Amino acid sequence: MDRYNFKSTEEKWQKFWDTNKTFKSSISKNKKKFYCLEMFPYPSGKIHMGHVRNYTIGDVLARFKKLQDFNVLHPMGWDSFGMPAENAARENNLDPKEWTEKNISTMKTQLKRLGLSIDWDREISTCSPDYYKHQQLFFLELFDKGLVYRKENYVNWDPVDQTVLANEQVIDGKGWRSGVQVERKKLNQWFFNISKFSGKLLDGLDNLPEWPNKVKTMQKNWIGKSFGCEVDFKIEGNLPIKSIKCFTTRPDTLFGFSFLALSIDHPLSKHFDKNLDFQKFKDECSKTGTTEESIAQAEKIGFKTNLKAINPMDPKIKVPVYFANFVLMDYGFGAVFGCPAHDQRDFEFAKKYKLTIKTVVRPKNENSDFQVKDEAFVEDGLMINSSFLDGLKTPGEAIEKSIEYLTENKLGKKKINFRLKDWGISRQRYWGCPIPIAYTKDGKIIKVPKKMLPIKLPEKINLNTKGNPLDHQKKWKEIKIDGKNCTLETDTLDTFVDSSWYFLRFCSPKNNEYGFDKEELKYWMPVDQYIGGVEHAILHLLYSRFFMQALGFENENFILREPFQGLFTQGMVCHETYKDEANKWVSPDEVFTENGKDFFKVKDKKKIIVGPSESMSKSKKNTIDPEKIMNQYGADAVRFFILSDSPPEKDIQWSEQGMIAAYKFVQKFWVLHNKITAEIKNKKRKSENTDLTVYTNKLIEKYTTSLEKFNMNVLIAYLHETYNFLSKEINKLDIKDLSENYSKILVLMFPILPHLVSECMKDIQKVEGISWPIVQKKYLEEKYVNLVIQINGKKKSLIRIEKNLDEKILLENVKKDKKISGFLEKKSIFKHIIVKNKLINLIVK
RNA sequence: GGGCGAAUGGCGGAACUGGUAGACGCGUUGGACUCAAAAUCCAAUAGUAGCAAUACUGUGAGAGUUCGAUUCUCUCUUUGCCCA
Repeated sequence: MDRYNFKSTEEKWQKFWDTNKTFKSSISKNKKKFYCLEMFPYPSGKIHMGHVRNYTIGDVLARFKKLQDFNVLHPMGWDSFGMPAENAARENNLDPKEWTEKNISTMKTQLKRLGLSIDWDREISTCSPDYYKHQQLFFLELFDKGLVYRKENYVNWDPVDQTVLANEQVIDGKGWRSGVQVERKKLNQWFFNISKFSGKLLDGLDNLPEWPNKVKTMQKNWIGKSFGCEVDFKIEGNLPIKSIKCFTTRPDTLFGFSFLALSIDHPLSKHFDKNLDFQKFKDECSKTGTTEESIAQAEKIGFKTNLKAINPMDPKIKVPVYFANFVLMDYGFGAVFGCPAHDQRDFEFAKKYKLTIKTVVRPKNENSDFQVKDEAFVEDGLMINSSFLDGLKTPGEAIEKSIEYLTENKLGKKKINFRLKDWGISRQRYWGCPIPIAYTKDGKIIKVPKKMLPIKLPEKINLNTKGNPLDHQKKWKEIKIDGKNCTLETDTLDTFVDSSWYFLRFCSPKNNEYGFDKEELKYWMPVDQYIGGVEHAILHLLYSRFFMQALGFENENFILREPFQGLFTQGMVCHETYKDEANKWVSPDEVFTENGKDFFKVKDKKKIIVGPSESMSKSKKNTIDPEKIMNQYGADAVRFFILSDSPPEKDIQWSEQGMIAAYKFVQKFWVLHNKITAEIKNKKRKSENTDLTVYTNKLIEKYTTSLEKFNMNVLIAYLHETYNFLSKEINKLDIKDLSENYSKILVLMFPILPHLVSECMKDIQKVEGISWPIVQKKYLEEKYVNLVIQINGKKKSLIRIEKNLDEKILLENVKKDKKISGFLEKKSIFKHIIVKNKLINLIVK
């Protein structure tokens, strides 16, 4: 018997699927559709193990649904704009387009090698003008709806990458790529008005039961809805300003008001522009980043003005007005009222500048002469020193009452505030989607007419320039619109825009007129199951959800609101990290071990220090190349392993041992398969033995349930179990029984090991036209059951006994059991609990 | 500091809705085959005591609810993620 040759077999079936277009999908109205989508990859060069895991999980699901007779859409594309292409091109003097296309072709080959059931006819690439011209049109649509605007804004500026960073790209005040301290810089930027939909994006989460709660919570926190109050503070001073608006969630503590703090970007600051000390202070503030985290960590500093703010609750109280570094212009109104006794940040500020600290809330177990001492008291309590609020519970009663008072006296009103800020979409980069906007010579903004779309990126340009290379493309920038000479916008779009609608494009990837076809979209959307890394839990998913809101805004024809019905976030692939004596990272390829404990470098046999297992990354060199592994063990074995060791939502440890075990399974299953086919062909054994039928039906039930719940690691366990069962029982089974059940078992295995099973199926039945087996309930019902006997809740014995026995007879049988009768000798049963056909618990004294 | 999760053998992990804890795999140990090794196959493998049958203990720690808790409640410890 031949060994299973995975190489030729896998090649053969991949070719078969390719030439037969097995995975081609089209609308079929009499079939239920299933849109299975995995987050599309960035074409960085080669696929990595994270991709293998992500796409294997998706592929298993897609193939499973197809066997269940769903009309499955399972497409793949490329998130192909972005900085790495531009950086790589600059370093190696290449064209980003060529670099990207080369990577796409490599990675496509690798994905095919993995045996994915992708409809490659729907392949898209976001850097293709065929794709981004529709995006430019969407931009103009949103512009017309007033959802796009331009404003001058402080941004996180990465001085090395010469680009704007989003807040989440700033880690510990440093650029996520460059690792260099981020600066504050004022720039004209394009924005999507995502905050307009804050409420809708928040409420929409309640209609997504198939999303992990974790992700929904993260989005909720990100949107950050808070109930509070808008308060007008009257201002006294020598400036033409009468009042300042301020948002607060704690109007109940207004009697403890001791200073008003303004953002340095507050409109009021223009009156201090000539003040040198203020300029100094502003410079000082610029050193801290713009993220909430960096502001929270930075030392609180302030600049005292000569203005006084009047307490709306008691006009006799007048407090100083400061500019402070911890106040953000784009939250609330860029002003906060300081109540040091009940806010830790305000407390620190007040201590530093020796401001009044007046206690207005006391803990329930303290007297009304309670005083805040070493830190602010921020917990629930009762109001004190607050006139008409005294004695009220806070928050709750006191907040309500104070808002009531402010509203009646026209000093403020109830307000809901969101943390979510508008989405800055401008990037000072070449390799991105050009923004279809131009400027007239007198600086007016005009839209590029639809007819002129797409605005294509210039090709093969010099990238070794400072700042945005497009700025240097004089010829490209010049454009005539309606006979007028204009200059094109040189900012390109954040690549998150590209990925905010690509799932729509997959429905009708070739539609030339518009980004999607209405009918196709109506049939396929929403995505039934979206699968990807949890790192996109907030931004990509929120932006995509926003995009649906934006497309549907003032457009009755677009009714889709939530793009992703089901969401699954898989864990990362991890590997031990290795360092040599010089403290440099060493790749697993360069390391060997003899006992599994001590590791040495292949080259010079020097000792290696083994670090903790971390997610695979190039920088730590702890990556394993999927292609190499596929060549060594085959695609089926890799698929089998990547699902086997951990639940898909958790991190998985890469293990060579585990990989080998998967390979062995494929090999030994092939041997078993040949034995089974030989049995079926040559033997005519008849037997009353229906164990396999019972086993198979139980298997179908638990296997299907586990698959639907994404417990793919358990599926692998069941396959091992099934192998063990078959190889043990093969010589005892009724041949007809074997043949029928074996072909069902093969179908169960198909989604995970498609090549091997296709090859096995050839001998059993045709590969085409197979479908997911259905449980025959009658085989799940057994005559006998294993009954657990407990005494005082502890398991003492186990008997095999007829099902549904009468309680009396059951009890008699139980008492007869040898072990139990021994226990009962000196004791008496005064109670028993029966769980039908499962367990009996005897309570004895 | 706040929110959400997690903690089960040497390791990764199973366990339906409160009802046999440790499925399955890895590793380890012993054995078969072999001149030998690899591969393969068989067996054992939570801990303690015992030659053994068996007994007791055992799901991070401590309490509670229950006939019965890995599962539910409370407190604590450690840890992960997100937000600050």
